[in-house]
Amino acid sequence: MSSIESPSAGQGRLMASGQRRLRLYVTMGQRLLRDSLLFQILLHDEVELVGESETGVATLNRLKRATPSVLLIEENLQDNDGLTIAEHALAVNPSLSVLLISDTPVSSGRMAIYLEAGIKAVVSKDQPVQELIKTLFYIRNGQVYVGNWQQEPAPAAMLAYQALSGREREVAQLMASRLPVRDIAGRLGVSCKTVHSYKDRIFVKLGFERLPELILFMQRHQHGAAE
Amino acid sequence: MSSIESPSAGQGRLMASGQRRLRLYVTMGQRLLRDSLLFQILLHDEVELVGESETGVATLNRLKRATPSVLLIEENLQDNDGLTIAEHALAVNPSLSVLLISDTPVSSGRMAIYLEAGIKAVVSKDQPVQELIKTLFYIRNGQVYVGNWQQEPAPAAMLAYQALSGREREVAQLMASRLPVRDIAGRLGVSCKTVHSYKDRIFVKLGFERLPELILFMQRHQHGAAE
DNA sequence: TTAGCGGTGTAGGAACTTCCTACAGCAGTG
DNA sequence: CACTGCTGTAGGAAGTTCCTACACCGCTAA
Repeated sequence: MSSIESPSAGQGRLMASGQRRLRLYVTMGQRLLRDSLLFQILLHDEVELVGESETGVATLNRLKRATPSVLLIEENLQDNDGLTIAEHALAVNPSLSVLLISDTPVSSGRMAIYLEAGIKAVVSKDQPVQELIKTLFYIRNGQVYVGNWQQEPAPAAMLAYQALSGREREVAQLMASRLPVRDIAGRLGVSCKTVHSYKDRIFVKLGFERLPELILFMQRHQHGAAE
Repeated sequence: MSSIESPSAGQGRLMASGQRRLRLYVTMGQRLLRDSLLFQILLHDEVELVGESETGVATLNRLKRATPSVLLIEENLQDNDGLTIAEHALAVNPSLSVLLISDTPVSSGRMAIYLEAGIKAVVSKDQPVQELIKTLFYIRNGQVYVGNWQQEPAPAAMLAYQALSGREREVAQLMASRLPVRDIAGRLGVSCKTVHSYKDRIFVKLGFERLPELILFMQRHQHGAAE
């Protein structure tokens, strides 16, 4: 079976040139968060999960064998604190990119300490998932990410919504109510393909990549205008 | 354009008969968990998010207007405890199904208290996401779910893996490594459609519904056999 | 004032996924 | 021996993501 390897190939579809696989290790106490985060993260096919554990010591034990390029670790672990573990990990492998997840928004004082320790970024549990994901991909090649770790309430998407054209909003609303594309097309009197085009443009404008994002956003937008 | 409404239609695809929309309200302090859980939950298109909040009082204020059928609420809220809020909510609307998310596994004593209070199910943050989702759908019509709130380590999927046939395991492994279907087909010398069939059967056997579940499972299986 | 630029409405193609059906062979079992 | 169920194989229908195309319209800068 020497078979059919396409030569350039690698990862199917088109893949940004320099992007190597992101080898991820996750240390997080609670399964629920770990799982649901991983589902999000593994949606991106350049990510490979090379290990996970619930405690700091388990992490340190496994880290040398797993050879991750990024470590995603909670600040508050059952047995230790993430910063300490991260420091140990960095002592062994300085090229590791560490993303710390803190329970609360970080003060700039804390942030300075973290950066000093060689941590590449910090995301608080009060931030949206996409923020975490974005950060994860940002730091993967060793860059430091000091993004909006200060809050920034979230006008981003709301503003973006303003930028939708009339037709785009119609489609966004209908899609959020889970009407199948065919029915949306029928209702608007255009072809399915056109509806898809709208969807694509909406995604670009709002920065989404998958339908559930749009649905969550729109459903929040509907009940949550009052939020 | 009176257009093309298919008559029976409703929700596209085929929809289990009695299944009405699940109107969901979520009360959860941290955005990260709330978001990533919602992305999972909204994958199921019978779910409609009718509201969410971070605190107990906000929940009580909005609950009457949102008219959810299911309330997903954390046990430990910043301002209150979930049980109390749930009791208030149930006093107003006894037909509400409440699913409580506890930080730690619940003892049977606690469980009794919860059930007494009219809560339909409890899921701990140490359980896998699918457990939460399953529970959510289970209680949606008012049933009580006392599933395996005791742990049950997780042999379920592992056992299921044993049940895969040789060819199925091959495919599962290749898919987990993110090889595109076409390449898998080439490598195994069969048609793409056949590979899809394997995938379908794997999903049925392991109880999965989406590719990321398989990927997470297999990647855990690979590094984590030693877990 | 005209040429160019960007946004909007429209649509098609390629590749892939999910869901469902079909069927032949083999193995076990009543 | 016939029936049942699992395994390997494959096709169809519909939906999704990603990308390209193009006409029209209005604004701006030469």
